[in-house]
Amino acid sequence: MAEAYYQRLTDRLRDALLLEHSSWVDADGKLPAERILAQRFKTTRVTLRQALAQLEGEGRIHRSNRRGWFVSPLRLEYDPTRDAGFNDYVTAQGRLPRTEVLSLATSPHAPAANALGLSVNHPFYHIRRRRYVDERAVLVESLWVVPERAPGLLEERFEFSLWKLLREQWHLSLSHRSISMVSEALQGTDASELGVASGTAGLNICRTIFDDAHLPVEYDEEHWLHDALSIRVELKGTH
Amino acid sequence: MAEAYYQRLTDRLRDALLLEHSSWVDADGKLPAERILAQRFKTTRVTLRQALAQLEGEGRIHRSNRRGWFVSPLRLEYDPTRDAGFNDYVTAQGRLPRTEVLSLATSPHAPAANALGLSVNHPFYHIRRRRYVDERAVLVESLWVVPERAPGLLEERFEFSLWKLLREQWHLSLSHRSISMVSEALQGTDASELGVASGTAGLNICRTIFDDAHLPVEYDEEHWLHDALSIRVELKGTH
DNA sequence: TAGTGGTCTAGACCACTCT
DNA sequence: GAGTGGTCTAGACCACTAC
Repeated sequence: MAEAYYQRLTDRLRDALLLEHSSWVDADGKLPAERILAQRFKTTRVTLRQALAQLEGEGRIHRSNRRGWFVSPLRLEYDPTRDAGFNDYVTAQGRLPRTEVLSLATSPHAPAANALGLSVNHPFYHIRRRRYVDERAVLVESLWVVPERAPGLLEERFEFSLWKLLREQWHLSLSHRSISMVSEALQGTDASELGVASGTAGLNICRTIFDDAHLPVEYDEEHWLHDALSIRVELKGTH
Repeated sequence: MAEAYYQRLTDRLRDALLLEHSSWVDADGKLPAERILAQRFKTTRVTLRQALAQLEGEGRIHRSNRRGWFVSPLRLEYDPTRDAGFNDYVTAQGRLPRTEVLSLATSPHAPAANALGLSVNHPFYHIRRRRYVDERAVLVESLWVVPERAPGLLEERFEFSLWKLLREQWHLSLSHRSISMVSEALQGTDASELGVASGTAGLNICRTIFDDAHLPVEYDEEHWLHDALSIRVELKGTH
């Protein structure tokens, strides 16, 4: 096989996109309708969508709801080992952050209890947030905080850094952190809250945090759009 | 829309896979042929493949060449901030590691030069390897080492840890490390060396390494199958 | 050589968004 | 209400793998 048609199509579309968004893309970064593109490239929607899916995998374009395909903005650089707040590092990269609190509750949660070594019935403060970069929803997250560590926490506002709150209002240290990252397919609530199709590629980041007395403090899960971030870790240790 | 048929199909297949590989899967972890599955679920291959692609995104199954769909093994836990050798941490998790050297050369490489702050014509020792876990190829990597740091390096064997070699034979410290991770779509050489279709989801890990005198030592790129690893970082810093 | 996955066609209907 | 993406059908041929 010389090369599949959709592969050549992918290359042509990619080139067109790199060409300063040329004439393919409108002011909002939106691509023409699939039927238009299919016609223009003399193929069917199925084949065209294969090419678009490939570019989606490369992180160059994405789709929003049923609204169409859009050019993806630059990836955000994110260091999950730092405790800089979302608003801080987004702003530092010249982007516009925004946070929405989706829900606040007190309830048990087995995975959090498990990760923190508590009994499965142990209650947590549960905070769920959606975060935006330049008005694009890029992640949803759930945080489960051990109530004993921060009594009355839910009275606070959560548009800003939770860690800053824990450090400054409750004088907690967040010294032992275990972070895991795996690729995932966004589904169910996560997908719909991000306004993407079920199955869209995502990245799952989990943290488990203990203070310097080894007491459990917090467990959280972030679900990112895969094309929204580039993880970057700087190490200056001597090994 | 209640729910798409392929979504329910995905759920049924996922359940069947979790059921101790039940009767769907043969001894090698291979699923039945697409045409068989499509018939069994009274749908077309296109729709069936949507469901399979979803499970692939979840990291539960993968395909190899044109050989078919296979259940994916457990993810390998990998800490890119540690300098433990591949063979060490794979073995430590009860898995079988293997490394193949694909090529050795001396040549310039612009991205490496760029990352290390050298001129674009600067030559590097270039080592390309393919690594296996339990005889499944899970990553290909290229390493570019600054020749001045390790003269004669290419005389060595590279089936084992390069970092160990650099530390023990050339007494280099690898103290300043910058690591970046982004999702990618495997393509071209990377995809074919891993025996997967172009466009398969992958994870790209790049490192830039300087010694404790801030001299450039090495730059490397790893291309992993997305479902083969779970990144895990442990931090004990005080912040 | 038979069977498989990879690719492709030419349609169709529905749910949703936009105006 | 028009247009769009999401889903689905019922085929087809080809390149490659396994036997």
